[in-house]
Amino acid sequence: MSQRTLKEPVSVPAEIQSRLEGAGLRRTLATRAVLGLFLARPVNGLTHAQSLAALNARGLDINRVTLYRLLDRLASCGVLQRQSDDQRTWRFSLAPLSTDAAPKVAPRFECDACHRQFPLLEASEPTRTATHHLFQALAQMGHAGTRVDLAVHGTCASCVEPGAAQEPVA
Amino acid sequence: MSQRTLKEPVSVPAEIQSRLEGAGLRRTLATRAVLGLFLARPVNGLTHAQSLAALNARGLDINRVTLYRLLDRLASCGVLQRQSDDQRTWRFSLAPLSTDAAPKVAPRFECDACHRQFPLLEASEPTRTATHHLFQALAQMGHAGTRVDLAVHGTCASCVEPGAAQEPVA
DNA sequence: ATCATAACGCAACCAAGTTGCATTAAAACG
DNA sequence: CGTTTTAATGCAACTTGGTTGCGTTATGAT
Repeated sequence: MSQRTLKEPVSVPAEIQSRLEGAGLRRTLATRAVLGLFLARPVNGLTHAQSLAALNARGLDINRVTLYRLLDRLASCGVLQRQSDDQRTWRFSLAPLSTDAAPKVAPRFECDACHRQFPLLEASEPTRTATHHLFQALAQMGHAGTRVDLAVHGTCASCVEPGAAQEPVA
Repeated sequence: MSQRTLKEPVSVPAEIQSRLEGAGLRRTLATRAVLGLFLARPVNGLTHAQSLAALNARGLDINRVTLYRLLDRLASCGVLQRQSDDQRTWRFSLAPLSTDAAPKVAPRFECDACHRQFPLLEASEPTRTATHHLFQALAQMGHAGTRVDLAVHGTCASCVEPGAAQEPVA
């Protein structure tokens, strides 16, 4: 009965539930495990490899291709969000719920040395304003902007001064 | 004598020249050709593959590994700039000259359908202010921010309404 | 219980990028 | 000028992140 956490991940928000159903996705073991994983830790973004490792650690032995396809499915039905980091890999995270319709800006800090990501706090007002202007300008060119990907690059504290290294994200 | 354009690319800006020398790079045929390529067209960003194709088209038969290393070298001595697009590949472009020391924000629009990139005009004042605040906040956490990577994602005009398709970047 | 088909696992494949090593050729030196 | 040093090159093999084809399993509908 220790597998219970796998089969009943957490209470799944209604909106996610409806997105899953809307896309006709089946509630397989893997789906629930992945969902549970992302719901449990609102971490900035998980690599495919990180997700796989986390699932393995939780006792789920899922094929890597299956996980690729599952993450794709969850992303294309709007439950997950994918963004590419600076290491030519995808990072998946829970998509923002549609509580506010405005285009979200979720800025993050990315260390160019160790490639860890640090989420930054919610976008400031000036940033939001600027975003709004950008979208308008794009609309006039006929382009449809949907989201803003804002990453500050640099060197993180533990890489700048190799003192107390913080634990890795994985 | 039609090879002349290869050997004498264009007049190389003094600052680039000094960066090359400062890093102790040799002025090989390939270096000049690549430099000429990026100086000639101030296009947003070239993939490794695109650069290779362009060089081939200009009659230079360079090895792909060599080009990888050359682009790396030029990037790490500050002549070129690299940024990852949403297709897990690098894009290289001429690095901004140090006319203004402030951290540059070069926003771009990236179509999620055809993956073309459209450079956006220089960052607006609110964006710059926001950037400044971000850097300060990071500094307090001990992180050293160096540049901001701002990409607006969405669907470009010709993908939204498949009418007159613009020519591809390549 | 039956059945259509979404989801799965496996093996093979692909594209982008890297590494090791022997060879070539800038540029520094005598 | 020729010699020396070592950056730059080319080739082959390898790694990583991701995809495709296809036969099998099992979910959810009837």
